Amino acid sequence: MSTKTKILNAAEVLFADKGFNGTSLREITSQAEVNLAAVNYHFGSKKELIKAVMSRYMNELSPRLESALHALCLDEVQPTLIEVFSAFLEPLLHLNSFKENGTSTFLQLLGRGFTDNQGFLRWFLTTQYPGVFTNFTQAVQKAYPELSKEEMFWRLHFTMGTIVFTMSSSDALIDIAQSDFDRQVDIAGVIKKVIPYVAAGVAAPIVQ
Amino acid sequence: MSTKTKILNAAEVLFADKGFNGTSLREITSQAEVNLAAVNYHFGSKKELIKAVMSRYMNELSPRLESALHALCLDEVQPTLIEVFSAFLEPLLHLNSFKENGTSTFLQLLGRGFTDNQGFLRWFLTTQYPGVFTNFTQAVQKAYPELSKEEMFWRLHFTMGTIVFTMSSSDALIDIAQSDFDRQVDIAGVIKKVIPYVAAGVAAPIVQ
DNA sequence: AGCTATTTTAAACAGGTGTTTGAATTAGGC
DNA sequence: GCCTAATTCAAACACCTGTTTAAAATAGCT
Repeated sequence: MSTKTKILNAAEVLFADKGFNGTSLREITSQAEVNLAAVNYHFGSKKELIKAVMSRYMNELSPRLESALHALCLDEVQPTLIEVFSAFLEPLLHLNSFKENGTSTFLQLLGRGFTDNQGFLRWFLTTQYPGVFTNFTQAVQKAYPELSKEEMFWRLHFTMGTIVFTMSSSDALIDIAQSDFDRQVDIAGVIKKVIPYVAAGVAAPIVQ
Repeated sequence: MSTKTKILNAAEVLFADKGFNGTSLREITSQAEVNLAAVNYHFGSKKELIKAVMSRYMNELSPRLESALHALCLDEVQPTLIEVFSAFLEPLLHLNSFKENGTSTFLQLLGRGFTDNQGFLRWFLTTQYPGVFTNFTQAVQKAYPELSKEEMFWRLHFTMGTIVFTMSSSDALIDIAQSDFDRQVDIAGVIKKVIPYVAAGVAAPIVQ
Protein backbone atom coordinates (compact mmCIF):
# COMPACT_ATOMS: atom_id res chain seq x y z
CA MET A 1 0.00 0.00 0.00
CA SER A 2 1.36 3.38 -1.00
CA THR A 3 2.33 5.99 1.56
CA LYS A 4 -0.36 8.29 0.22
CA THR A 5 -3.05 5.66 0.80
CA LYS A 6 -1.74 4.78 4.22
CA ILE A 7 -2.00 8.44 5.21
CA LEU A 8 -5.50 8.82 3.79
CA ASN A 9 -6.73 5.70 5.59
CA ALA A 10 -5.32 6.75 8.94
CA ALA A 11 -6.42 10.36 8.54
CA GLU A 12 -10.06 9.64 7.72
CA VAL A 13 -10.80 7.63 10.86
CA LEU A 14 -8.96 10.09 13.10
CA PHE A 15 -10.65 13.08 11.46
CA ALA A 16 -14.05 11.42 11.81
CA ASP A 17 -13.42 10.61 15.45
CA LYS A 18 -11.73 13.76 16.75
CA GLY A 19 -12.40 16.42 14.14
CA PHE A 20 -10.00 18.10 11.76
CA ASN A 21 -8.63 20.61 14.25
CA GLY A 22 -8.52 17.95 16.94
CA THR A 23 -6.24 15.63 14.97
CA SER A 24 -2.54 16.39 14.61
CA LEU A 25 -0.30 15.34 11.76
CA ARG A 26 1.84 13.43 14.25
CA GLU A 27 -1.14 11.30 15.27
CA ILE A 28 -1.93 10.58 11.64
CA THR A 29 1.60 9.71 10.57
CA SER A 30 2.32 7.52 13.57
CA GLN A 31 -1.00 5.70 13.09
CA ALA A 32 -0.15 5.28 9.39
CA GLU A 33 3.42 4.27 10.28
CA VAL A 34 4.98 6.78 7.93
CA ASN A 35 7.31 9.71 8.48
CA LEU A 36 5.87 12.99 9.72
CA ALA A 37 7.11 14.91 6.69
CA ALA A 38 5.26 12.57 4.34
CA VAL A 39 2.02 14.52 4.66
CA ASN A 40 3.57 17.75 3.47
CA TYR A 41 5.55 15.94 0.82
CA HIS A 42 2.58 14.11 -0.71
CA PHE A 43 -0.26 16.53 -0.02
CA GLY A 44 1.41 19.91 0.49
CA SER A 45 -0.39 20.87 3.66
CA LYS A 46 -2.87 19.64 6.25
CA LYS A 47 -5.67 21.58 4.55
CA GLU A 48 -4.99 19.81 1.27
CA LEU A 49 -4.97 16.46 3.08
CA ILE A 50 -8.44 17.23 4.44
CA LYS A 51 -9.64 18.02 0.93
CA ALA A 52 -8.10 14.79 -0.37
CA VAL A 53 -9.83 12.73 2.33
CA MET A 54 -13.19 14.27 1.47
CA SER A 55 -12.64 14.04 -2.29
CA ARG A 56 -11.96 10.32 -2.15
CA TYR A 57 -15.45 9.80 -0.74
CA MET A 58 -17.20 12.48 -2.75
CA ASN A 59 -15.85 11.11 -6.03
CA GLU A 60 -17.28 7.72 -5.11
CA LEU A 61 -20.62 9.08 -3.90
CA SER A 62 -21.54 12.02 -6.08
CA PRO A 63 -22.05 10.32 -9.48
CA ARG A 64 -24.34 7.68 -7.96
CA LEU A 65 -26.23 10.25 -5.94
CA GLU A 66 -26.59 12.67 -8.83
CA SER A 67 -27.96 10.02 -11.17
CA ALA A 68 -30.38 8.69 -8.55
CA LEU A 69 -31.74 12.19 -7.95
CA HIS A 70 -31.68 13.00 -11.65
CA ALA A 71 -33.77 9.90 -12.39
CA LEU A 72 -36.46 11.20 -10.04
CA CYS A 73 -36.50 14.53 -11.88
CA LEU A 74 -36.83 12.88 -15.29
CA ASP A 75 -39.61 10.59 -14.12
CA GLU A 76 -43.09 11.48 -15.33
CA VAL A 77 -44.88 10.93 -12.03
CA GLN A 78 -44.40 13.29 -9.11
CA PRO A 79 -42.12 11.66 -6.50
CA THR A 80 -42.93 11.71 -2.81
CA LEU A 81 -40.47 13.31 -0.41
CA ILE A 82 -39.89 9.88 1.05
CA GLU A 83 -38.75 8.75 -2.38
CA VAL A 84 -36.47 11.77 -2.75
CA PHE A 85 -34.72 11.12 0.53
CA SER A 86 -34.66 7.38 -0.08
CA ALA A 87 -32.60 8.12 -3.17
CA PHE A 88 -29.70 8.77 -0.80
CA LEU A 89 -29.85 5.30 0.70
CA GLU A 90 -28.20 3.19 -1.98
CA PRO A 91 -25.37 5.62 -2.83
CA LEU A 92 -24.58 6.10 0.85
CA LEU A 93 -24.64 2.39 1.68
CA HIS A 94 -22.49 1.70 -1.35
CA LEU A 95 -19.67 3.45 0.51
CA ASN A 96 -19.66 0.41 2.82
CA SER A 97 -18.53 -1.83 -0.01
CA PHE A 98 -16.08 0.82 -1.14
CA LYS A 99 -14.53 0.83 2.32
CA GLU A 100 -15.21 -0.79 5.69
CA ASN A 101 -17.52 1.47 7.72
CA GLY A 102 -17.37 3.81 4.75
CA THR A 103 -20.91 5.14 5.17
CA SER A 104 -20.48 5.93 8.82
CA THR A 105 -17.03 7.41 8.37
CA PHE A 106 -18.11 9.63 5.50
CA LEU A 107 -21.16 10.97 7.29
CA GLN A 108 -19.11 11.72 10.36
CA LEU A 109 -16.53 13.51 8.22
CA LEU A 110 -19.34 15.50 6.62
CA GLY A 111 -20.54 16.51 10.06
CA ARG A 112 -17.07 17.62 11.06
CA GLY A 113 -16.72 19.53 7.82
CA PHE A 114 -19.65 21.75 8.62
CA THR A 115 -18.66 22.59 12.17
CA ASP A 116 -14.85 22.64 12.24
CA ASN A 117 -12.73 25.14 10.31
CA GLN A 118 -15.41 27.84 10.22
CA GLY A 119 -16.93 26.25 7.14
CA PHE A 120 -14.15 26.14 4.60
CA LEU A 121 -15.27 22.60 3.77
CA ARG A 122 -18.82 23.81 3.23
CA TRP A 123 -17.39 26.09 0.57
CA PHE A 124 -15.23 23.31 -0.87
CA LEU A 125 -18.11 20.87 -1.22
CA THR A 126 -20.64 23.31 -2.65
CA THR A 127 -18.18 24.64 -5.24
CA GLN A 128 -16.56 21.31 -6.15
CA TYR A 129 -19.74 19.22 -6.23
CA PRO A 130 -22.54 21.60 -7.17
CA GLY A 131 -24.37 18.92 -9.16
CA VAL A 132 -25.41 17.10 -6.01
CA PHE A 133 -27.04 20.21 -4.58
CA THR A 134 -28.84 21.33 -7.72
CA ASN A 135 -30.21 17.85 -8.44
CA PHE A 136 -31.34 17.54 -4.86
CA THR A 137 -33.20 20.86 -4.75
CA GLN A 138 -34.78 20.12 -8.12
CA ALA A 139 -36.05 16.77 -6.86
CA VAL A 140 -37.49 18.35 -3.71
CA GLN A 141 -39.04 21.10 -5.80
CA LYS A 142 -40.76 18.52 -7.96
CA ALA A 143 -42.02 16.57 -4.95
CA TYR A 144 -43.32 19.66 -3.16
CA PRO A 145 -43.86 22.49 -5.69
CA GLU A 146 -45.86 24.68 -3.26
CA LEU A 147 -42.73 25.22 -1.16
CA SER A 148 -41.22 28.64 -1.84
CA LYS A 149 -37.52 28.92 -2.61
CA GLU A 150 -36.89 30.61 0.69
CA GLU A 151 -38.80 28.07 2.74
CA MET A 152 -37.02 25.26 0.90
CA PHE A 153 -33.67 26.87 1.67
CA TRP A 154 -34.42 26.77 5.38
CA ARG A 155 -35.90 23.31 5.44
CA LEU A 156 -33.04 21.81 3.48
CA HIS A 157 -30.60 23.27 5.95
CA PHE A 158 -32.68 21.90 8.81
CA THR A 159 -32.47 18.53 7.07
CA MET A 160 -28.74 18.82 6.60
CA GLY A 161 -28.46 19.57 10.31
CA THR A 162 -30.49 16.54 11.26
CA ILE A 163 -28.38 14.22 9.15
CA VAL A 164 -25.01 15.71 9.84
CA PHE A 165 -25.45 16.01 13.59
CA THR A 166 -26.99 12.59 13.98
CA MET A 167 -24.28 10.95 11.95
CA SER A 168 -21.41 12.77 13.60
CA SER A 169 -22.49 11.20 16.88
CA SER A 170 -24.03 8.06 15.44
CA ASP A 171 -21.58 5.74 17.18
CA ALA A 172 -22.52 7.09 20.60
CA LEU A 173 -26.24 7.00 19.77
CA ILE A 174 -26.07 3.42 18.51
CA ASP A 175 -24.34 2.41 21.75
CA ILE A 176 -27.02 4.07 23.89
CA ALA A 177 -29.82 2.50 21.86
CA GLN A 178 -28.27 -0.93 22.29
CA SER A 179 -27.88 -0.68 26.05
CA ASP A 180 -31.18 1.10 26.73
CA PHE A 181 -33.49 -0.75 24.35
CA ASP A 182 -31.51 -3.91 23.70
CA ARG A 183 -31.90 -3.29 19.99
CA GLN A 184 -29.28 -4.01 17.39
CA VAL A 185 -28.97 -0.97 15.12
CA ASP A 186 -26.45 -0.19 12.43
CA ILE A 187 -25.82 2.85 10.30
CA ALA A 188 -28.30 1.64 7.66
CA GLY A 189 -30.94 1.33 10.37
CA VAL A 190 -30.30 4.88 11.51
CA ILE A 191 -30.61 6.20 7.96
CA LYS A 192 -33.90 4.33 7.53
CA LYS A 193 -35.18 5.90 10.73
CA VAL A 194 -34.17 9.40 9.75
CA ILE A 195 -35.80 9.37 6.31
CA PRO A 196 -39.43 9.56 7.55
CA TYR A 197 -38.40 12.26 9.99
CA VAL A 198 -36.80 14.61 7.47
CA ALA A 199 -39.43 13.87 4.84
CA ALA A 200 -42.18 14.86 7.28
CA GLY A 201 -40.19 17.92 8.36
CA VAL A 202 -39.77 19.19 4.81
CA ALA A 203 -43.43 18.39 4.10
CA ALA A 204 -44.65 20.32 7.15
CA PRO A 205 -47.50 22.79 6.52
CA ILE A 206 -46.28 26.31 5.85
CA VAL A 207 -47.17 28.84 8.52
CA GLN A 208 -47.15 32.56 8.03
CA MET B 1 -17.29 45.18 35.86
CA SER B 2 -15.39 42.40 37.63
CA THR B 3 -12.56 40.55 35.96
CA LYS B 4 -14.56 37.34 36.14
CA THR B 5 -17.47 38.91 34.26
CA LYS B 6 -15.18 40.51 31.69
CA ILE B 7 -13.68 37.10 30.98
CA LEU B 8 -17.07 35.39 30.72
CA ASN B 9 -18.38 38.05 28.35
CA ALA B 10 -15.38 37.87 26.06
CA ALA B 11 -15.20 34.08 26.20
CA GLU B 12 -18.81 33.40 25.26
CA VAL B 13 -18.75 35.32 21.98
CA LEU B 14 -15.37 33.88 20.98
CA PHE B 15 -16.43 30.34 21.91
CA ALA B 16 -19.69 30.74 19.98
CA ASP B 17 -17.85 32.06 16.96
CA LYS B 18 -14.78 29.83 16.78
CA GLY B 19 -15.56 26.88 19.01
CA PHE B 20 -14.00 25.90 22.31
CA ASN B 21 -10.90 24.30 20.87
CA GLY B 22 -10.55 27.07 18.32
CA THR B 23 -10.35 29.84 20.91
CA SER B 24 -7.18 30.40 22.91
CA LEU B 25 -6.97 31.89 26.38
CA ARG B 26 -4.77 34.64 24.96
CA GLU B 27 -7.52 35.69 22.57
CA ILE B 28 -10.03 35.73 25.41
CA THR B 29 -7.90 37.68 27.87
CA SER B 30 -6.75 40.26 25.35
CA GLN B 31 -10.35 40.75 24.18
CA ALA B 32 -11.43 41.09 27.82
CA GLU B 33 -8.45 43.38 28.53
CA VAL B 34 -7.29 41.32 31.50
CA ASN B 35 -4.10 39.46 32.23
CA LEU B 36 -3.58 36.01 30.75
CA ALA B 37 -3.21 34.37 34.16
CA ALA B 38 -6.60 35.70 35.28
CA VAL B 39 -8.46 32.78 33.70
CA ASN B 40 -6.55 30.20 35.69
CA TYR B 41 -6.72 32.32 38.82
CA HIS B 42 -10.50 32.85 38.71
CA PHE B 43 -11.69 29.66 37.03
CA GLY B 44 -8.89 27.14 37.55
CA SER B 45 -8.65 25.91 33.98
CA LYS B 46 -10.00 26.43 30.49
CA LYS B 47 -12.38 23.50 30.93
CA GLU B 48 -13.87 25.08 34.04
CA LEU B 49 -14.25 28.37 32.17
CA ILE B 50 -16.25 26.59 29.47
CA LYS B 51 -18.50 25.09 32.15
CA ALA B 52 -18.93 28.52 33.74
CA VAL B 53 -19.90 30.11 30.42
CA MET B 54 -22.52 27.42 29.82
CA SER B 55 -23.80 27.47 33.41
CA ARG B 56 -24.48 31.19 33.30
CA TYR B 57 -26.92 30.60 30.46
CA MET B 58 -28.34 27.31 31.69
CA ASN B 59 -29.14 28.78 35.10
CA GLU B 60 -31.08 31.52 33.38
CA LEU B 61 -32.82 29.21 30.93
CA SER B 62 -33.55 25.95 32.70
CA PRO B 63 -36.07 27.07 35.39
CA ARG B 64 -38.19 28.88 32.81
CA LEU B 65 -37.98 26.01 30.37
CA GLU B 66 -38.71 23.37 32.97
CA SER B 67 -41.80 25.16 34.24
CA ALA B 68 -43.11 25.83 30.74
CA LEU B 69 -42.77 22.14 29.87
CA HIS B 70 -44.08 21.07 33.26
CA ALA B 71 -47.19 23.20 32.75
CA LEU B 72 -47.94 21.27 29.56
CA CYS B 73 -47.67 17.98 31.45
CA LEU B 74 -50.02 19.13 34.21
CA ASP B 75 -52.57 20.45 31.74
CA GLU B 76 -55.69 18.33 31.33
CA VAL B 77 -55.90 18.53 27.57
CA GLN B 78 -53.42 16.73 25.36
CA PRO B 79 -50.92 19.22 23.92
CA THR B 80 -49.94 19.23 20.26
CA LEU B 81 -46.28 18.75 19.35
CA ILE B 82 -46.32 22.31 18.03
CA GLU B 83 -47.28 23.45 21.51
CA VAL B 84 -44.53 21.36 23.09
CA PHE B 85 -41.84 22.85 20.88
CA SER B 86 -43.35 26.32 21.15
CA ALA B 87 -42.77 26.06 24.89
CA PHE B 88 -39.09 26.65 24.11
CA LEU B 89 -39.73 29.97 22.42
CA GLU B 90 -40.31 32.29 25.39
CA PRO B 91 -37.51 30.91 27.59
CA LEU B 92 -35.06 31.07 24.69
CA LEU B 93 -36.02 34.58 23.64
CA HIS B 94 -35.83 35.70 27.24
CA LEU B 95 -32.07 35.22 26.96
CA ASN B 96 -32.09 38.26 24.69
CA SER B 97 -33.20 40.49 27.56
CA PHE B 98 -30.73 38.75 29.83
CA LYS B 99 -27.94 39.61 27.44
CA GLU B 100 -27.58 41.17 24.01
CA ASN B 101 -27.79 38.46 21.35
CA GLY B 102 -28.17 36.05 24.25
CA THR B 103 -30.45 33.63 22.39
CA SER B 104 -28.21 33.35 19.39
CA THR B 105 -25.03 33.12 21.44
CA PHE B 106 -26.42 30.43 23.70
CA LEU B 107 -27.70 28.27 20.85
CA GLN B 108 -24.37 28.56 19.06
CA LEU B 109 -22.57 27.58 22.25
CA LEU B 110 -24.91 24.61 22.60
CA GLY B 111 -24.04 23.55 19.07
CA ARG B 112 -20.35 23.82 19.79
CA GLY B 113 -20.82 21.87 22.98
CA PHE B 114 -22.10 18.85 21.16
CA THR B 115 -19.42 18.72 18.50
CA ASP B 116 -16.23 20.04 20.11
CA ASN B 117 -14.44 18.25 22.95
CA GLN B 118 -15.78 14.81 22.01
CA GLY B 119 -18.96 15.50 23.96
CA PHE B 120 -17.81 16.30 27.47
CA LEU B 121 -20.33 19.14 27.45
CA ARG B 122 -23.09 16.72 26.48
CA TRP B 123 -22.27 14.82 29.65
CA PHE B 124 -22.08 18.04 31.67
CA LEU B 125 -25.48 19.29 30.53
CA THR B 126 -27.36 16.02 30.88
CA THR B 127 -26.00 15.38 34.37
CA GLN B 128 -26.22 18.96 35.66
CA TYR B 129 -29.61 19.80 34.19
CA PRO B 130 -31.53 16.54 33.95
CA GLY B 131 -34.86 18.25 34.72
CA VAL B 132 -34.96 19.86 31.31
CA PHE B 133 -34.63 16.52 29.56
CA THR B 134 -37.13 14.58 31.67
CA ASN B 135 -39.77 17.30 31.42
CA PHE B 136 -39.23 17.51 27.71
CA THR B 137 -39.59 13.79 27.05
CA GLN B 138 -42.66 13.67 29.29
CA ALA B 139 -44.28 16.48 27.35
CA VAL B 140 -43.56 14.78 24.04
CA GLN B 141 -44.85 11.50 25.43
CA LYS B 142 -48.11 13.17 26.39
CA ALA B 143 -48.47 14.82 22.99
CA TYR B 144 -47.72 11.62 21.06
CA PRO B 145 -48.35 8.58 23.31
CA GLU B 146 -48.20 6.08 20.43
CA LEU B 147 -44.50 6.78 19.98
CA SER B 148 -42.40 4.03 21.51
CA LYS B 149 -39.58 4.92 23.88
CA GLU B 150 -37.00 3.82 21.34
CA GLU B 151 -38.55 5.73 18.45
CA MET B 152 -38.82 8.82 20.67
CA PHE B 153 -35.16 8.48 21.60
CA TRP B 154 -34.16 8.63 17.95
CA ARG B 155 -36.52 11.40 16.97
CA LEU B 156 -35.53 13.61 19.88
CA HIS B 157 -31.92 13.24 18.86
CA PHE B 158 -32.82 14.08 15.29
CA THR B 159 -34.55 17.17 16.66
CA MET B 160 -31.57 18.11 18.75
CA GLY B 161 -29.44 17.82 15.64
CA THR B 162 -31.71 20.06 13.64
CA ILE B 163 -31.68 22.77 16.29
CA VAL B 164 -28.06 22.55 17.27
CA PHE B 165 -26.68 22.44 13.75
CA THR B 166 -28.94 25.19 12.46
CA MET B 167 -28.14 27.46 15.34
CA SER B 168 -24.41 26.87 15.31
CA SER B 169 -24.37 28.22 11.77
CA SER B 170 -27.35 30.55 12.09
CA ASP B 171 -25.33 33.69 11.44
CA ALA B 172 -24.11 32.36 8.10
CA LEU B 173 -27.58 31.11 7.16
CA ILE B 174 -29.21 34.44 8.04
CA ASP B 175 -26.66 36.22 5.86
CA ILE B 176 -27.37 33.92 2.89
CA ALA B 177 -31.12 34.31 3.32
CA GLN B 178 -30.78 38.07 3.33
CA SER B 179 -28.67 38.27 0.19
CA ASP B 180 -30.52 35.53 -1.75
CA PHE B 181 -34.13 36.30 -0.80
CA ASP B 182 -33.83 39.90 0.39
CA ARG B 183 -35.62 38.91 3.56
CA GLN B 184 -34.84 40.24 6.98
CA VAL B 185 -34.61 37.32 9.40
CA ASP B 186 -33.50 37.25 12.99
CA ILE B 187 -32.91 34.43 15.44
CA ALA B 188 -36.55 34.50 16.58
CA GLY B 189 -37.62 34.12 12.96
CA VAL B 190 -35.38 31.08 12.54
CA ILE B 191 -36.78 29.47 15.67
CA LYS B 192 -40.32 30.06 14.43
CA LYS B 193 -39.41 28.42 11.13
CA VAL B 194 -37.84 25.39 12.76
CA ILE B 195 -40.74 24.60 15.10
CA PRO B 196 -43.14 23.30 12.40
CA TYR B 197 -40.27 21.31 10.90
CA VAL B 198 -39.28 19.42 14.05
CA ALA B 199 -42.89 19.02 15.17
CA ALA B 200 -43.75 17.37 11.85
CA GLY B 201 -40.60 15.26 12.03
CA VAL B 202 -41.40 13.92 15.47
CA ALA B 203 -45.02 13.37 14.43
CA ALA B 204 -44.03 11.41 11.31
CA PRO B 205 -45.85 8.09 10.80
CA ILE B 206 -43.96 5.13 12.21
CA VAL B 207 -42.65 2.70 9.65
CA GLN B 208 -41.61 -0.83 10.39
C1' DA C 1 26.55 -0.89 -13.21
C1' DG C 2 25.73 3.86 -13.05
C1' DC C 3 22.99 7.78 -13.14
C1' DT C 4 18.83 10.36 -12.09
C1' DA C 5 14.57 11.31 -9.93
C1' DT C 6 11.65 10.04 -6.35
C1' DT C 7 10.87 9.12 -1.78
C1' DT C 8 12.02 8.65 3.11
C1' DT C 9 14.25 10.19 7.19
C1' DA C 10 15.72 12.72 11.48
C1' DA C 11 16.23 17.11 12.97
C1' DA C 12 15.22 21.58 13.51
C1' DC C 13 12.26 25.63 12.88
C1' DA C 14 9.15 29.36 14.36
C1' DG C 15 5.17 29.95 16.63
C1' DG C 16 1.21 28.68 19.46
C1' DT C 17 -0.96 26.19 23.57
C1' DG C 18 -2.61 25.91 28.71
C1' DT C 19 -0.61 26.45 33.05
C1' DT C 20 2.51 27.99 36.90
C1' DT C 21 5.47 31.06 39.39
C1' DG C 22 6.80 34.73 42.45
C1' DA C 23 7.01 39.38 42.83
C1' DA C 24 4.25 43.69 42.53
C1' DT C 25 0.04 45.87 43.29
C1' DT C 26 -4.42 46.77 45.17
C1' DA C 27 -8.39 46.38 48.58
C1' DG C 28 -10.56 45.90 52.90
C1' DG C 29 -10.74 45.84 57.96
C1' DC C 30 -8.81 47.61 62.27
C1' DG D 1 -1.29 54.16 58.73
C1' DC D 2 -0.76 49.30 59.02
C1' DC D 3 -1.28 44.64 58.25
C1' DT D 4 -3.25 40.95 55.82
C1' DA D 5 -5.62 38.86 52.09
C1' DA D 6 -7.00 39.12 47.43
C1' DT D 7 -5.78 40.24 42.97
C1' DT D 8 -2.89 41.54 39.03
C1' DC D 9 1.20 41.22 36.36
C1' DA D 10 5.24 39.89 33.38
C1' DA D 11 7.85 36.11 32.64
C1' DA D 12 8.81 31.63 32.12
C1' DC D 13 7.51 26.75 31.82
C1' DA D 14 6.94 22.42 29.25
C1' DC D 15 4.71 20.81 25.52
C1' DC D 16 2.39 20.62 21.08
C1' DT D 17 1.45 22.55 16.39
C1' DG D 18 2.27 22.59 11.02
C1' DT D 19 6.06 23.17 8.08
C1' DT D 20 10.82 23.10 6.17
C1' DT D 21 15.49 21.48 5.50
C1' DA D 22 19.22 18.80 3.82
C1' DA D 23 21.11 14.46 3.97
C1' DA D 24 20.21 9.55 3.33
C1' DA D 25 17.96 5.84 1.09
C1' DT D 26 15.39 3.77 -2.55
C1' DA D 27 13.52 3.03 -7.26
C1' DG D 28 13.37 3.20 -12.05
C1' DC D 29 15.69 3.43 -16.34
C1' DT D 30 19.43 3.01 -19.84
